[in-house]
Amino acid sequence: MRVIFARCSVTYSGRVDAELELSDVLLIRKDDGAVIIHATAGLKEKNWMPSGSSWEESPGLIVSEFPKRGERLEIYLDTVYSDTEHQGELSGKLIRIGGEREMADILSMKLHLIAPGLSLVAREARTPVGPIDILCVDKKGNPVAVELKRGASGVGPEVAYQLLRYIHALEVMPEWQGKTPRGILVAPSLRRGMKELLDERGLSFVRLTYQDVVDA
Amino acid sequence: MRVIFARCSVTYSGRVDAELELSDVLLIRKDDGAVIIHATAGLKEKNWMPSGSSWEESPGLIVSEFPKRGERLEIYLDTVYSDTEHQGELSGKLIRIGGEREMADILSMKLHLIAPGLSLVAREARTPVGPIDILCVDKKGNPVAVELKRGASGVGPEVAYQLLRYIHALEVMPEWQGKTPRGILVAPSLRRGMKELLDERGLSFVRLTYQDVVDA
DNA sequence: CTGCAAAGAGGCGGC
DNA sequence: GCCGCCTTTTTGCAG
Repeated sequence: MRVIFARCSVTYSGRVDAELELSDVLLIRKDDGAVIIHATAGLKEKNWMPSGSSWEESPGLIVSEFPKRGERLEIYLDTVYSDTEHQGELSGKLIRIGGEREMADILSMKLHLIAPGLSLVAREARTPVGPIDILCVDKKGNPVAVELKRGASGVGPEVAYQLLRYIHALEVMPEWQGKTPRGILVAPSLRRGMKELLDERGLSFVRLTYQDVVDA
Repeated sequence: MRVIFARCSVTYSGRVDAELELSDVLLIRKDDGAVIIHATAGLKEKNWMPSGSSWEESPGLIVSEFPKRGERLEIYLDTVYSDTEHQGELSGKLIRIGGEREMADILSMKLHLIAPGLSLVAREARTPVGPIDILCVDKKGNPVAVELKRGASGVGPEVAYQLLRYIHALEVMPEWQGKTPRGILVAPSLRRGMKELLDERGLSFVRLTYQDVVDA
């Protein structure tokens, strides 16, 4: 892993065109070919190249290319303050707990938290307009599509329409003919106006956080 | 800007819980408090903390917190291979060319590429369910909502419903009473099944790339 | 291998 | 400030 601190300007051309004006930046080139350029402030990188990119150095210029996608990065070096090679042998795994997948897995075993009388039909039930997070049936045999959102920022209108999409798909599926599909949104919070939109469209909302689901 | 190459394990707790097993990583702490942790391979950072985060060092342990959001990062140091401070004075701007905004700006001056007889009403026309990229009228005075996607990866069903949302909003807007809104999707490519969905819902599709729009 | 949606998404513009 | 949406999104997972 190569780490260079330098004053340089950068151009990228590929999916878009971009130009970073002369700046003091940290250039990182990883062993797998990934290139990352960070300014001295801000969380996000300014430019990058994917793993597998080439790396050609000439005096004052570094060029990295990823021909498969037609991407090219040019680094015009003004001053190199430091240039170090780091050998890293140990690469541990990143374990993440509490994602939407996991929340859905647990919730599908605790369906009473959503509504009484539900039975699980499928997780990630395939429809032509995308997979339904949790598909259930109620006691009357009607399908119930459950859409789950884990995020802390409130759920917006697009999710209501996502649920309506699923309901529409269920309505036209042969196996649910004669049944009346329902939709339930499960999320920690809603954005302003969403309660009204859900009511208007006949959708339900159940407020649950990841922690609620785990603790129950 | 502090740059440390070290063998360590990391735990994050906040929006989720995450744990990075003992690894050789690059720790970056920027002057504005942002923290970024990169493994020796892969484009994306393994862990991070936002700008404004705290940074407390004690022997073998670094703790970074962002109390406002209840986030906490703990870095358990096993071996520090290198530890450098870099002073960066120059911070240039990043200029990006060819984003969706720009594509829409140019396209709104070349409306004949979308359909004949269109006149521009507004860019980013506000509706209660979000802004319409390009709002036009046709020769009959009917509103035409144009949704633009620049991305190379094909457009999925959610965009069809986004357009339907806008059309529904236009239908109930007083200024378009008695008119019949239409929707046109402009994008470089569609995912499988999208053509049928668009037809079914009475929406049109025009295939255009950013380059097409610029060159025309 | 390809398609599809989540992500600790971040960041930006508009109101 | 909140709200909506784009992103050089990347990454992971399932068919």
